[in-house]
Amino acid sequence: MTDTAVGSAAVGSKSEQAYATVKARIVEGTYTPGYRLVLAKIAEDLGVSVVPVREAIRRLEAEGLVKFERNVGATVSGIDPTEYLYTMQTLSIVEGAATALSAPLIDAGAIARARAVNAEMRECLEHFDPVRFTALNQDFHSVLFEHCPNPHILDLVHRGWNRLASLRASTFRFIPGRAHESVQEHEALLQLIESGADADTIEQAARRHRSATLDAYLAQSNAGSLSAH
Amino acid sequence: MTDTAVGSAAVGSKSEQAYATVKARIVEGTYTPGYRLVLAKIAEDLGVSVVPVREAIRRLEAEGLVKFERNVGATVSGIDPTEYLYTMQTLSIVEGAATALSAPLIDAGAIARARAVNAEMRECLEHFDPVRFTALNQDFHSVLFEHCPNPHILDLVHRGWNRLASLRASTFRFIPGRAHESVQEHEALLQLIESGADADTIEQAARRHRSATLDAYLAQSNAGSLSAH
DNA sequence: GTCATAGTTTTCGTATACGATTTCGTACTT
DNA sequence: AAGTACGAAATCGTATACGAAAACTATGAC
Repeated sequence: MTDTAVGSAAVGSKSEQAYATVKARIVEGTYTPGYRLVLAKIAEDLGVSVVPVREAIRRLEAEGLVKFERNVGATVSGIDPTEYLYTMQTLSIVEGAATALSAPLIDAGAIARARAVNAEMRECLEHFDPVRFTALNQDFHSVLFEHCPNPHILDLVHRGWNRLASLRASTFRFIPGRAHESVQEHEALLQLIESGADADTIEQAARRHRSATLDAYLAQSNAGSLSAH
Repeated sequence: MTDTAVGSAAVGSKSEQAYATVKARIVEGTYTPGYRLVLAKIAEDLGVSVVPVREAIRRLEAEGLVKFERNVGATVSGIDPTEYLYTMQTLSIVEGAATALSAPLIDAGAIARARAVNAEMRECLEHFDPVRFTALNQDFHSVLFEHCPNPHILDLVHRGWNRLASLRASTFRFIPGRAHESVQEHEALLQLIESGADADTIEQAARRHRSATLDAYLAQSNAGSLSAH
């Protein structure tokens, strides 16, 4: 019979399932950085064998969410401030490129959606909820770069966001001051895109937008002792 | 205690071994694009079981060298011209960034080494050997970006080169005209770095250098679409 | 002659089992 | 008492085995 109707959700393979679950637990904070991921334990927990779990862990390793050491095991990747710096810097580059490449393909509807999100962010500034703000921030940028014609670059952007997500949600918790500027820069970016600005200009703007957040973080955490380059 | 000295070669795990072997065969051309990678067959061939082979294949999938379909199997990734375009475009961006970030850290010695490599390339133009030329080209750029302080970006650059490597060696076989310009642009790039040019300037130059190769390829393949290949 | 369908074969996905390696605890020596 | 060596426990790495899904093939109906 051809009706694929069966009850089981289309979860796909067990290793897929294990991947999704473990990743969710890392992002959500059930598994905190440094937490030791023991294959057998996770396998039992999920009701599967170690083989698919192993595969899931290796995938997470490739994404940088866990660190894996031969014959020793896997641990959830730390939130090294250095790692944060590297990730943000990389993201500023690939996201800038993705936004610039997407710009010509962004229609009025998408612009409107982005503006709506940005309006929510502005509201959010009142009774500031850093987690929500960060989520909206991702939504905003997603609208801008999801049309990126180059899937490789898009993939790199997603990896970057993933990495950040593992840093316990909210960037803006640490640097509330950035939130305000961020909303303004978003509007400026939208106007650039609307006006059909040069690709370089858009790329620069998108890149600066992110690296400004990084700089704010650095200034905050080092009390200004470290300047860029 | 510490006679950890000799004995087993430091080949690492079997899955590592399988990874290296299969990758080598893809790059070297033993497994041509479209080739079907059957786990059991490879496992027997390497004298290991399917489990480590499976892991190796998944790693190669993550790198984009093989395509994997659930319950169907893995095949060597094609040399889709589209893929080539995406890879080159992505590489132009990350390599440009890596070069710009590295530039301040490149000392006179490194510059000299790069010049030496470029000199070899210039020689190579006489009795043109595209494979050798491509290898030297990688050497040249390696000197420039290997000092990149951001390991993530450096990793992205390496991934890009890897992808390219799977396209059967020589880019310059298809666009011999580019080789000449390429050598000149290398020298210009070195002079920019030597003179301590602005990071943006260097990034632009490095990016254009690569995207010019891509453009040449596109022009060639559009113009020559009638001629055999 | 062509299409649909049932059966066979290939190949993957995962469970289980066992050997290998590391780590930790304990007892012994100095 | 401190350091070292030995042994036990934990955990990983890989082999083997079996069930499941897809691809292929052959047979029969129209």
